[in-house]
Amino acid sequence: MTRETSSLTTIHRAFEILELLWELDGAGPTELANRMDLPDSTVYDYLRSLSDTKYVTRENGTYFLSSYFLTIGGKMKHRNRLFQVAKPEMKRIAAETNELVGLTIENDGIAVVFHQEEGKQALSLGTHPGAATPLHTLATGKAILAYLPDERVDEIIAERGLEQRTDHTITDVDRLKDELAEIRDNGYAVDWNEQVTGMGMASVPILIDDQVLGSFGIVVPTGRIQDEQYQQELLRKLQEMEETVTINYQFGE
Amino acid sequence: MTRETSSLTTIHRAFEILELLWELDGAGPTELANRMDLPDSTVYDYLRSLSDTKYVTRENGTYFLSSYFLTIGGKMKHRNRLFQVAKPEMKRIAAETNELVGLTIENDGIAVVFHQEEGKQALSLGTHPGAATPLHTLATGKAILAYLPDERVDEIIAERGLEQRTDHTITDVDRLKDELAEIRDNGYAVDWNEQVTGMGMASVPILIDDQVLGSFGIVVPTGRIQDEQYQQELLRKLQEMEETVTINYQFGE
DNA sequence: GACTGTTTCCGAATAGATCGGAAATTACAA
DNA sequence: TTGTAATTTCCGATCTATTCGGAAACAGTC
Repeated sequence: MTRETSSLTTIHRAFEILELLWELDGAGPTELANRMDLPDSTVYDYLRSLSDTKYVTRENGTYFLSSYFLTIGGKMKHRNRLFQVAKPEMKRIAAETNELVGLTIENDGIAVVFHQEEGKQALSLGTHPGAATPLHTLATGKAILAYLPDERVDEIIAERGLEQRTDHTITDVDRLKDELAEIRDNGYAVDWNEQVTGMGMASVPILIDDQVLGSFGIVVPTGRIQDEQYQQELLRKLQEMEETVTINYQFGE
Repeated sequence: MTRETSSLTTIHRAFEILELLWELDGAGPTELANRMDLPDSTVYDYLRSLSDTKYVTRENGTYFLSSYFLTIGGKMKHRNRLFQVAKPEMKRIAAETNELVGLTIENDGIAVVFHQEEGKQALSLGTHPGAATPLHTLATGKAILAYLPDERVDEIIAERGLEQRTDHTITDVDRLKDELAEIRDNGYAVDWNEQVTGMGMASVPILIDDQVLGSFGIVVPTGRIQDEQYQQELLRKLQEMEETVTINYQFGE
């Protein structure tokens, strides 16, 4: 038989089960079998194999995603050079500003909060390390988009679209491109109410020989970011941080 | 043919590839094929299927683990009730003591640092969120072991053994059991130089109707933990934290 | 203690993973 | 730039390993 998508069904199903285990926060063969429209015994075979790996745990009859995901995620961060040099700086700025300081990267066309340091009165709801959002819906994402090659930007837009998050989200391609050009002119990005109403952020890209490795951002309540003077102060701190990190990043190599 | 271990080879191999991608920090079909002793084309089939999932990214010819692991890990934390109630308390204690405050859980017989809050002068090297270590090699792990059902403890020892980490690590089953009994008597665990030389910790279990959900710990340099008075102070803070969290945990249900 | 629902186990049938080989692409040197 | 080598990607027939019915063990309920 000819293959439609040359994708191994076994793998496809295995990861579908992971997804379901995640969504349901643990489940047994029958429940999964119903959702996937497969015999119980087949799902059982999968679960058995999966719990041989470190990724799935069996606890008296029901199966769960194990905390190995946390472990891998943690190690990914800690062996990452950018994280290593950025962390102390982020901690410092978080302490100085008392706000929420984040390091965002791009992966597969979406923005992922790679690390976060919270100042004492930091806005706590909303983002957290690992949080994934469309790139065009927040300053940190746009700061990255602005410095990605043009064809890559088109690719991402084609694949992901321009989903609307709040009524401030940019959903028009041309308007987005204009804003990206503007970001390149300024060297920074600022937004409010685009990702979450009531929340705003300022962001600068992290550039190493013309490559965007990610972006730094500071998250603050919309009101505060609209204060021109405060915004400038935050941007100054971000730029200062970016410079230090860029130097340290290259220094160690 | 009869099956030896009724484990689906496809799944086994898929996760072996994930592991290799992790170790090698990205690789192509040929390299993986050599290591796994499989034809390139087979490995290619796997990589293709894996990069259809969110877990693997393809970046011009080489394949990487994607940051989806970070995302899942982050979400696991943030939807966990214990984490939700513990976090603010941990942050408070970290600020008060200036040390490193951790929340550890047990998963598949090993200790996993679930969350961590760093005080200003916190010991930074050593542990980090997601870090996984044998339960018997540190106070937070033993605080959990002490309150696990006896048969579960035996099971874990049988499966994982008592690996030696430093020359202070307990490697004898009877001595471990004695210490666990002692921990139950005291209601807390303290150690130094068992996991990492130069590092010590104090820990209390988190108990909700006779079930250990995990343990709180404070990591400090060996010297400081040996100061009897300081140790008592830390333990008082830990116990106070445990009480608050236990109450808040049940309150919301 | 019987009934209902779920998990676990087995083994034969056959869907689908596998792998040789070839084409396409990339990397590197000269 | 052109040629050579190394890798990635693609295809399709073969036969292995997944699949699934059915049955046994187990758990929960009234």
